[in-house]
Amino acid sequence: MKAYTTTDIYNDLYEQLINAVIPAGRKIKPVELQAKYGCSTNTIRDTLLRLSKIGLVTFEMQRGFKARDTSPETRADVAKFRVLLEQEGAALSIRNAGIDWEIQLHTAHHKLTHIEKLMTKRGLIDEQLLVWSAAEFEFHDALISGCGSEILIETYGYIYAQFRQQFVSQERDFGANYFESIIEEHAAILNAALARDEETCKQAIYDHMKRNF
Amino acid sequence: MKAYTTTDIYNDLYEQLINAVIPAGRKIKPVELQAKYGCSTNTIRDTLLRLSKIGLVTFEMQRGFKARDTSPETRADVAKFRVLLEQEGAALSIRNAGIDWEIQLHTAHHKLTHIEKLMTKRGLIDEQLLVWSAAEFEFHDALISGCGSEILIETYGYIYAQFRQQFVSQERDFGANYFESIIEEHAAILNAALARDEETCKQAIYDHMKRNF
DNA sequence: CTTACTCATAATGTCGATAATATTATAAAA
DNA sequence: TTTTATAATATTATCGACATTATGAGTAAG
Repeated sequence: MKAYTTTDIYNDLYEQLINAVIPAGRKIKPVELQAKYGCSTNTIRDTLLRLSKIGLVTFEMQRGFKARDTSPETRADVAKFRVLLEQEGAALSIRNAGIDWEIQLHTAHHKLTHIEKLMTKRGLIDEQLLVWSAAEFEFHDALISGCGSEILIETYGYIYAQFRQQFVSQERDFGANYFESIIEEHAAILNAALARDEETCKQAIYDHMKRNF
Repeated sequence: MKAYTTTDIYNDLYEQLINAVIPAGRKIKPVELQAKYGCSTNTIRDTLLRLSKIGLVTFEMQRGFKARDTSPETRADVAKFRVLLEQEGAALSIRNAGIDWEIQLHTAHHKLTHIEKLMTKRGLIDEQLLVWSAAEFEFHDALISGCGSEILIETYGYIYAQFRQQFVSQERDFGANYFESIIEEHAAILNAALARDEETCKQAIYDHMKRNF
């Protein structure tokens, strides 16, 4: 039971936060987690400070840690900021990136589509949802990966995690046509990107996200 | 001498980082700072983790802390990202903000101009440079303050600090005409913003920053 | 009832020390 | 010399305890 390395703790808390196992807004007390992970409170504090860098956890002096709050305003804010970064990243990739980028993007999309089609045919299980989540990030990350800006890519990673945290346990309308829409939207983004059409691609990104504003 | 609260330490290190008293790329060892601030290494570690959130300090597991590295590529990256955020923030402010925003912006610009004119007439002293730096941030911050996005404003704050860190001790061509250009550029941004002309304002922001690409 | 205060409890921040890990210096072998 | 192995040193991560600060319960005053 005490085989928890610090990296494990970090990753475990990360997963719990973006999947709302630790729900948004909940206070996080080092003492409680110390028992679970069999380490010192100081180590937990250390880890939580690192998680606050990504924005999944908020920290206030003398008030400790909280899982980031959620609200309609915050959700819209995160979604809009995500659009801004993804549009810019995609446009720069379209302008600057080479054939490697196209291949990477195409591959990621293929993988994603495969999972999405499985999910529409059979019912969707939670385990599948996690796999899908990872594949979806891979696709969007591939889209902006050719932009040439380390900072943009890094920041997008944080914002994507925040987006998941904000919207999980919201939007439980996972009907069959939900995923059908998503599949179309991802295809639209892919096609515009491969066609090197910046404006269409930006529009497709906006359309993909607008339900969240 | 031991009147250092943790907040003091944080602020002091922040200042030292954006003014290159701790130069970019330098390793930061908690033990050394402990002596200076009269506290535990753990407290220093704690503070450095918080500073790594805003990107002035980089942290790697088992390798400790460093003042963020600088390079031509990093500088260009930070400058471009700053343009992206400021253009978006300004455009949204122009679209959404009211009269309060105009007043705040106008006030900040007035203050900034006053300092800038002092600096061109007399020679420039380091102390003045710090005052100018604060006023310049106030102006740019006011520009985007009406955008309605907490995340954008917060992120811009971090990026602005990173920008200072990257470019201080570079660009030592503070000739008289340097500040004259800056004054004109700030005026151009202000005028376009108050005229509610998004495209002109974006262009002015770009022009203000393009020397740093 | 509501508000303000005091005390008891719990949580957070800080410390000094130790264990784990990385870095550097030194010596042996190719 | 160059490389590899080993030992010495320095740095970092973790711990458990303590001091400080916030929180909440209970009580008294308005």
